[in-house]
Amino acid sequence: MPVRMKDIARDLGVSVVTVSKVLRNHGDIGEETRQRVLKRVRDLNYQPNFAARALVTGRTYTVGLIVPDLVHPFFAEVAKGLSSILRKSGYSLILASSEEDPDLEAQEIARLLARRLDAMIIASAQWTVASFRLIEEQKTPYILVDRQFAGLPANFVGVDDELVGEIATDHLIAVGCRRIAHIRGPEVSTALGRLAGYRRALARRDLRPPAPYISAGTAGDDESAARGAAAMRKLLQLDPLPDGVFCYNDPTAVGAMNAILEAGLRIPEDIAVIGCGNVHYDASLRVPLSSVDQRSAVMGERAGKLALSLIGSKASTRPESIILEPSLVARASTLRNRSA
Amino acid sequence: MPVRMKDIARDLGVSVVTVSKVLRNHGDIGEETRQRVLKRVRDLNYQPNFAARALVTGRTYTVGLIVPDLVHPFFAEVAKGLSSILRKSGYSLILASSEEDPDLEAQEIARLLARRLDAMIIASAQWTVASFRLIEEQKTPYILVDRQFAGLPANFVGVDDELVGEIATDHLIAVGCRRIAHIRGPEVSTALGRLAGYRRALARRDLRPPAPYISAGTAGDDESAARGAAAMRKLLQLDPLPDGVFCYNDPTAVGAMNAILEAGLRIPEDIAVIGCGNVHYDASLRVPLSSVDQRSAVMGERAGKLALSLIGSKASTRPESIILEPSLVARASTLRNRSA
DNA sequence: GGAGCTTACTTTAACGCTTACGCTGGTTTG
DNA sequence: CAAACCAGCGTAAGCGTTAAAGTAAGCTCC
Repeated sequence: MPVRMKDIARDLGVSVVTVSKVLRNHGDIGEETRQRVLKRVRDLNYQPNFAARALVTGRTYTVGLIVPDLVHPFFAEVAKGLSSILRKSGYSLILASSEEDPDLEAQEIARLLARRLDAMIIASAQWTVASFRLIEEQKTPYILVDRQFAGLPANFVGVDDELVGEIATDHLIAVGCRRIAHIRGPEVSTALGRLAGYRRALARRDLRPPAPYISAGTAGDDESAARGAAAMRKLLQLDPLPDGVFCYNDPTAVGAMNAILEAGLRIPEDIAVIGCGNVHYDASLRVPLSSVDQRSAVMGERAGKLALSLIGSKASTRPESIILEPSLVARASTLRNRSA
Repeated sequence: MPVRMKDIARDLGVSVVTVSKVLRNHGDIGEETRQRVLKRVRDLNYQPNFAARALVTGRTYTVGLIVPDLVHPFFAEVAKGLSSILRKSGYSLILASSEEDPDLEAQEIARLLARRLDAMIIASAQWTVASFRLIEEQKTPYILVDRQFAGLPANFVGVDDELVGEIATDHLIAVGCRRIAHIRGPEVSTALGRLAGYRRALARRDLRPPAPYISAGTAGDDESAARGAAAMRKLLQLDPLPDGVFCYNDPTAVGAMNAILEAGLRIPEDIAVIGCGNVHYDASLRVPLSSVDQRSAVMGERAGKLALSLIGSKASTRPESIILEPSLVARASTLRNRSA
């Protein structure tokens, strides 16, 4: 039904190849013919068939993004940054959500692989690297964002998560907290790095907390708030109470804050709270939430640029790691007297 | 580089078509051959080439979604609901963001059209229907979500926005507000509908407010909070002050609440606030925000199901409108004495 | 016992495009 | 003035898949 090159060629009495060349600016065509073709293309509103083009060139002009949770503002920001870069280069974005489920993610990776995307960008919920081996077999360039895997030499864009944990914990120490708890995330690099940073910051001040101050990991991002609240309620049964909590991410921190307020305690006077991600609604929360900014939008943009450059370069260049600087954003949830 | 049917066929000494038929369960193949093919497919981890398939079948197994703003939780929820439906049927989702810019949206529509998607789902920021005419020309089924156009008989999934406005305004009246202001959204169907509902609810109670109580429209969703705050600051200069504000959407309401609190007034005692959308962080805000739920995730799911059914049916059936029931979610921002 | 099925395949021809190369007539060049 | 060289176009082949139309062997059935 749609217009094909064949139609334009027939109308103008030229060959299909001539039309194709004009459309790709393949300087080999006379100016007059060129104009005639372009006019007809405009008149008929011709749109090249991507599938046909992809079949012969092997390029789909499509990049895939797999995130654990679309609704999490952090990943939404990443997606937005990424899509803004891709748009400019004529690429489209295929989006898949793993719902924080490794099996689902593996399935989605397989599906996107079948579509022969030019590159894939993954914020993984995976435990193993099996899926990535699959991607490598197909020679599809891929980039991990946010979460990475020890021992997997892959392209990566993210922050230094240990530094994130350290910044957050140092900040709590600086505002006078001495019994600092941590609500962990799942067993992924980000959560583990932040935990390590937390430990390092405490150790440097000889503030090693007893084990129960580190709460069990939360599995999903989707239910982060609920899990954060549950974890916090457990922490609230400890004696002595913690006077500061560093939470794996902002949704978790929101849940934790709700639990603290429900218990009749004050933030930050009784317990200071800090999260990670600096999502855009942090400032409007019941108690505006301090957080460590991970530059989510920039993360998406950098991943996009890296993807485009990988697509350009034939050879499998050696993996690049782009580490962004996290930064502290202090708000009311940690705003208290800086006393020893 | 990747495995093709040809390779499998050669290895097994059968024709390519035989392999193709096995893969599509085209009952016409002996059990033994079937198993041999399937085994080889598994061993080589064969993945069919979507581009080639699309070229001959005309089906891309891809649905496009265009939203004004990915980061807005409302659209993120829609996208999530949609993607969950598509996944189950083997469809992929191409996502584009218009950044609330009609021109950009038109461009994206054209681009996705060139990709011959099986269906498109659009939350439009368009002023005119020109782009939709284009889609119709290409015979691509499309569905509008959230926002619709008067006089454009298109498939639609959304809520009754007049009812939304009415529910919100009635609620403010019910909790005792008498001078109810409205912060408008942009000139799109949702905002206009909610405004109409607001007017209707007030009129029924003979509470018609003076014009300045209806603030100027906010253009973008991205900056909704900032615009909401600005609009609210203007309302705060009126005399008498409004005692209730119905905001076009939740981000706007968040901004408005910030402005009210900054001015030293109390919510809901001095001014009650209600928004629209019931986004997931509403409950954790400085003052938990009352809102009218628009069932965003369900909206995405229904749009997905409708899209799949449209793809199935050859004939251009007559457009379907799916109108979801909005519902009130009352929280602290309107929780005050129900006095006359 | 051969017309007529059925089963299990194969052959052929697309789908819309690009890539590589070939051809032609006019202009330059030694 | 023929060899060489362009610019400007066309031809042929093929990308990986599916749809439609064969075909060859075995079976049924009166």
